[in-house]
Amino acid sequence: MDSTDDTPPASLRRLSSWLVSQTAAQAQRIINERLATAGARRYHYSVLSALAEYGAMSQAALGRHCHLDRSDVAALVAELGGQGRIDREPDPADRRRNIVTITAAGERFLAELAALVAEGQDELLAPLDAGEREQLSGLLGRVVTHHAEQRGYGW
Amino acid sequence: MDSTDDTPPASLRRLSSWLVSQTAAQAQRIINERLATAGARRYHYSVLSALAEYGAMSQAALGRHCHLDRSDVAALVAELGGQGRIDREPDPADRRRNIVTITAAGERFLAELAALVAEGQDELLAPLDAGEREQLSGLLGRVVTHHAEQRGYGW
DNA sequence: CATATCTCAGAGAGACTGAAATAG
DNA sequence: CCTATTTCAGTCACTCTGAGATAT
Repeated sequence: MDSTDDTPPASLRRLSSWLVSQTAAQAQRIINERLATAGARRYHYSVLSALAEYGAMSQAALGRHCHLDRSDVAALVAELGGQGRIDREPDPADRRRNIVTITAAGERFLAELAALVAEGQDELLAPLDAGEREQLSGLLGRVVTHHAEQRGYGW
Repeated sequence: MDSTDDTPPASLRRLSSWLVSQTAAQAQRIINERLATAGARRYHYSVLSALAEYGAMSQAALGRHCHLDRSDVAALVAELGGQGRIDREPDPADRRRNIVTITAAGERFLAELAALVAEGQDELLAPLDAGEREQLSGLLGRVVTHHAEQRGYGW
């Protein structure tokens, strides 16, 4: 049965696009596993981070910052609101909007998630030393920035 | 409305796991767009590559090589078979198995897909020079190999 | 009896679309 | 009138699970 013959073809292993997809799959598995121990997923961390960093904003702005769809933001915000980690109030200046604010409990939760995420980076990058991690981040950052500009994301 | 304020939080932009996921999303979009012009998706390329590189094999072995689920292999093989790009015959030595073989038409199709995939690598890595692309592949390759060993994939 | 293969039917999460209600 | 925001319902591709039939 070829026993453990699960080597991917060389024509895949040579592709940067394949390598980066494999790495991303590992990254997402690791981060999701860690965050699950706190009952969270990746987007909880994204949304709370954006609120902590940029301050209160509407759901639509949250979606733009985190590259999340309007309907997925609505679900996330409802969930985090029910847990007391964010407050949601109508904007008096534009009553179409909900102004979303992170609460003190949300800040504490975010700190907990940030620690889990940091552990995950370390697990993901285990085979690389500090200099190599910098190199990798630098190269990936340039690729991400390039395509963001190409597609007009504005960052 | 903060107009085009869609900068992700710095706590995300600093994360290797986030950078690699963003890059993978771009990679998959680019590759899928190119392959779609030939009526194919990424896994068609994977399966045909594995058959071209390792020769005929059972569907189960194909799944192990390409990290594809048995049921997804079945669907892919049925599709490629209907297009005359692979042959599927029962294995006389073990009649549970289908021996899958790439046809001449399949080889030609694979060459076509390989050209599209190569163009995609270039688009993905546009901001990097040749040396930087090597560096990136090397670093990602080590990460992928590390986690493959950790998880017992055998490659 | 236990395991391996192939197939189908369907579940589940993630990303996205459409439409309605409300507001500017 | 047209656009923006929020919300819900639903779609779609992808991944994976379960069960059955067949074979070793």
